Amino acid sequence: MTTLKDIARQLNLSPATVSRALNGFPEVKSQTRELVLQAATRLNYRPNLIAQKLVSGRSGMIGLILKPFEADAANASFFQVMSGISHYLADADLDLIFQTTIGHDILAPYSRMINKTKPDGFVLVGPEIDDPRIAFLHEQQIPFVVHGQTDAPDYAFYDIDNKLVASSVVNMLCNLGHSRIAMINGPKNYSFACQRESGYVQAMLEHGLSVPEFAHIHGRQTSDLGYTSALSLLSGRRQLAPSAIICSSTIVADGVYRAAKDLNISIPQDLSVVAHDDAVPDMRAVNFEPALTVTRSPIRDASEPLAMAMRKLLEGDEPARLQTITKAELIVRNSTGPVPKEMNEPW
Amino acid sequence: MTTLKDIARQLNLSPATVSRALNGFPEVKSQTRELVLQAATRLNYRPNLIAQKLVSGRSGMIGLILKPFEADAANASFFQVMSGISHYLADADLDLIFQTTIGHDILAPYSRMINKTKPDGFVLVGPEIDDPRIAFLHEQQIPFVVHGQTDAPDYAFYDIDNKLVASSVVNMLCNLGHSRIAMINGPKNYSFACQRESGYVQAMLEHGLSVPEFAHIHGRQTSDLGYTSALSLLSGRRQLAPSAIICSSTIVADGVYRAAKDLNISIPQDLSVVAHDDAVPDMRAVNFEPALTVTRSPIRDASEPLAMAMRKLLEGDEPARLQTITKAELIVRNSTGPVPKEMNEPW
DNA sequence: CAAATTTTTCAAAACGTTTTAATTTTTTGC
DNA sequence: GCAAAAAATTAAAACGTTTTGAAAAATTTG
Repeated sequence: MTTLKDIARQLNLSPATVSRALNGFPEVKSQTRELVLQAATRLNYRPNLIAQKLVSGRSGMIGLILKPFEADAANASFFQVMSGISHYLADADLDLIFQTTIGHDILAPYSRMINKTKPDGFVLVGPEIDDPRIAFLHEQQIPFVVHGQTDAPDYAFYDIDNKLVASSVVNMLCNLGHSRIAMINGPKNYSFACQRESGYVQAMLEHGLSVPEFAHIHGRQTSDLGYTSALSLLSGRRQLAPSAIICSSTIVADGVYRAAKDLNISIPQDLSVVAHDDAVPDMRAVNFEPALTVTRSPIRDASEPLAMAMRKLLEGDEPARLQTITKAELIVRNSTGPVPKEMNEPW
Repeated sequence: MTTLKDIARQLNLSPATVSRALNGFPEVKSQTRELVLQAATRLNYRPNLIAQKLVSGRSGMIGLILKPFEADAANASFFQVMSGISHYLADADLDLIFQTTIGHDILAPYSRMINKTKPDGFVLVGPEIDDPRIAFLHEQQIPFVVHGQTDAPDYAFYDIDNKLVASSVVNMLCNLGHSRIAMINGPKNYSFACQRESGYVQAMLEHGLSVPEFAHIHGRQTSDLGYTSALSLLSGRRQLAPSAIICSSTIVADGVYRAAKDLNISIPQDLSVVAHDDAVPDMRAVNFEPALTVTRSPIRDASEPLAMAMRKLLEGDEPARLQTITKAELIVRNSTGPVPKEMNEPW
């Protein structure tokens, strides 16, 4: 391994000058810089990041900690976010280091990592309502960016407008005449689910529609959740069955489709189905039969803003100025249609 | 942050002594050690890993690089392996750093990481036949452990006996009278799929049975692969249809079950189904209807051996002595039964 | 009790950078 | 051609550890 000193020795320069030449400082003579740059490539010089970290006092690592069940969930979206973030961080010589929580204490792995690895920042995914991690990291004064947001966030985050996701779908369905609109939402404690709930309930209200308790289901986003929820929603009395179901994800919609098939309910004639689509390659909404109407916001879009926010945070930018909210796109396909005549009675 | 020097100053000792006291060197007087240890806890001393890394010349990082499509695949198993490894590495102050390959060049991200982050080692997952990464890392003299194995491995690895996985299932099915046994295998280029192929073909041969080309299908392990493969296997002429299907994973079996349902074929009366079960929580074989017969080897079992192998490797152990092969357990449930009378003709 | 050991501690160098303050070299203006 | 100013370079210190070789202190030996 050639070091900076090696270059200095070769060129009869001091390490200081070489360092400055390599780092583009203006006060080095352009000839010298040229010489240094040549020597560096010739000797295949690679700066020792560890040494740089020691003097800069920064570890150059960004922590990402998942709960085991989030990891367990064959949740391709986390992977997308992770790999994207890791990529954009790498451009700034930052490494993403990954762990899962063990045991019941949510904060323990954060403390542990802070004490040992001493990361320069954290990426938080799947924020919950009153998420203790946010308070903790604030208290510890460690920079962090969040994929998602809680109420009145004073931190850096990227999120989609989940309230709008839900309300725009409700509006669209109401315009088609639907009034009995059910929702299969994410787990209740997650803030994204809460946001969608509020968008859903509020939009329904604005259309003069109520939401009976049974019509709003919460749970981990799996195909099975969609299947069992749809069965229970659809197999009861016809007057109580929804004419439209909003799903938290395409995988949930998959379950709903299966249930509909089993119950001999045809989409969209008897039932309209909409889902939010994170655009994870594995379950493509266009390949549904019939093609699935969705609100679409590719989860991979989160990576760059999140990584960039982290980089800016480390450069001293204000967290509150590093917030991104994007709108999902409503894509109407063939899984939604006018309400069946016999089902236009509100609950 | 209290440093080692702070402790030394407080106790009127030299940093050298403090360092040795903390690291358990025998030559420090037990009283002094006691004093140092007390001071360390009192001052809440945490060694600066970066400084340690600088002097030790090791980065303390272990790289794990996935191909994007592996990451895309809602492949919970990678997560399991990753989080387990990361956990066991953390005990040795090693951090797992994660990236995905971008672009077509498989080796580029490895070079890149080697040049920048300078990891002390790599974890390789999903080895392919003649995997170029293995040759490359050998050449670069960077320690690595592999989850899986290729032919005649001279490196550290953890693997299950994939050949036995396949052959034991074939034997079991043959004992039930089956002779037309099809296999839906993993992608052809993966070495695990190759091993299972050889176990399958060989065991069939030993029972005097041949394997027509159409009966052995390769592809990415998704539910859809199972569905479409089963459709094509089962919907043709009755004399060509298999009486048993071996699936590479439970998710594939899920697709097979769906196809059977659609074709009105009942399991296990008309068709026996077996799968390999990585024991990822999301698709539990016991919850299949009927409960799925499997060869079972929890993929999480790989984490500890792999992490430990890496740690030993870094301590200088011989790679060839750090190889683990475990046998999968054959668990017979309700998806397998005797061959239907009219289907006992071999192909 | 001095000499010879053994045990314990220390000063200094090392790891590979960056940065500060000082110094040398070059340029500018007259 | 000389002083002043500007530009370029340097030596040394710093980051927080570990390690080496030497020195000091304590213990044992005769």
